[in-house]
Amino acid sequence: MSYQSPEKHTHTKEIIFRTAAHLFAQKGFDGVSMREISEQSGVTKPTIYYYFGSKEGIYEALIDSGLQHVISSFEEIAHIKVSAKDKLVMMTKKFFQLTVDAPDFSKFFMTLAIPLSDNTVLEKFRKQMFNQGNILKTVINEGIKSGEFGAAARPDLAAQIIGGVWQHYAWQQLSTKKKILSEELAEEIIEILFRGLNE
Amino acid sequence: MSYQSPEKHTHTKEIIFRTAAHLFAQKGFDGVSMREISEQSGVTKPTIYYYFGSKEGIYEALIDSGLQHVISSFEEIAHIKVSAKDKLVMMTKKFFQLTVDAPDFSKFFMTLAIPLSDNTVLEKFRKQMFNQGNILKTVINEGIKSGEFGAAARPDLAAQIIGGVWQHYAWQQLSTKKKILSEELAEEIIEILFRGLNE
DNA sequence: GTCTACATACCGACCGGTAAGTAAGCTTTG
DNA sequence: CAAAGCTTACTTACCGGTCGGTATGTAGAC
Repeated sequence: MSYQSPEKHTHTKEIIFRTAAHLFAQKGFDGVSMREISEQSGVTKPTIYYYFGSKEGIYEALIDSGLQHVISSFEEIAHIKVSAKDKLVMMTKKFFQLTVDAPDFSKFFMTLAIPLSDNTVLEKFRKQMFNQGNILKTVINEGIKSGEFGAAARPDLAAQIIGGVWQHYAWQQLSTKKKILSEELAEEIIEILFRGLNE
Repeated sequence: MSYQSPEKHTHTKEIIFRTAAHLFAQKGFDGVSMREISEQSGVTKPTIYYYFGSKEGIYEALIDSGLQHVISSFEEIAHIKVSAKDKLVMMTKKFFQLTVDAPDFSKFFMTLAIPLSDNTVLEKFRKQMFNQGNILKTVINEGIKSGEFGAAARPDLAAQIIGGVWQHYAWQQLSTKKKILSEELAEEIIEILFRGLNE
């Protein structure tokens, strides 16, 4: 996991943070105990409570930190002055890169995406995922306006399909040790979808 | 949940089965306790152990039963004598229909797909998911052989993309109360992917 | 009298969380 | 400038509650 948490943590807090990310990614929220985090991080349990307040507290901290990282990455790309198609390729590459570089965080975020019902913590996350979809939609709309995509292209459908393919490939990557995500694959995928979506 | 478990269960066993499916779908394996299944099904805890042996036992029974149902549905379609493209459309419709009709089971299967590491129970499931991908690949290969798809079409990539889009839409559907999956959507999606994949 | 289909009552282990204390540094005050 | 008090960053030891699982019993069918 090469992901750097954006806020400045003390050393101890950072260790707790990373250990928790790793464990939650492997076993999900309910599959991990505070004892486990404590033992694996070498930090006593009350110390974890001192920094994060509760089990949900760590969870939320991980969500916030990860979201901040991912969203800023995509918005950066959205503002570069290249064609809409190139933006889609760059975003796909970025997404693949994040998945490969920080598999723990990616896996963790995958577990969040599953709509387990009673988890109120996750509303924030869902909203942001929705926003990510909107970034895609904005890029596609841009391409329609500029004539790069045909006027009949359907931004909603396109954003859904692209997001779906991203997620699916991340999934695949996280299930295997072989490296399947690559820059070439990102280009191929967008090429195919571009052809299909661009009526 | 309108899904019928294929084996003949006693009344009591069937109730446990359905209650467990519902709860696991909502909260995942670790989020559900045997007490909860017991109380919500009105069956005492030792009775559950009598029928299913362990918590993992129920889980496995649900996986087996669901897989059997899904796979036979797709294989049925694969053997119908229509064009490859029509098969893809039919499979997509079938997938959407399963998602809408049996959301509990769909959600349950979604939670399985996340590669949480230490769950040995899931190897069987993964293998079968892989087979589902192979059914898609077979259909696409068929289409290439018959000239329906261009010779340059790439069955692996295509199967991945289609499977990914399925999963993504199921996901979307399970997160909302609005009905977003429809036969028209299935046709549109395959139309787009067909154009894109068919060089 | 044996087998099926359950129920009552209990087990030790582990859960999330906390009360109470402390050692080290920093800040205020006589 | 030093003693007193406050704050930060923890630790030891424990809590009531819940976990997955089971030993034992029994009522009815065959």
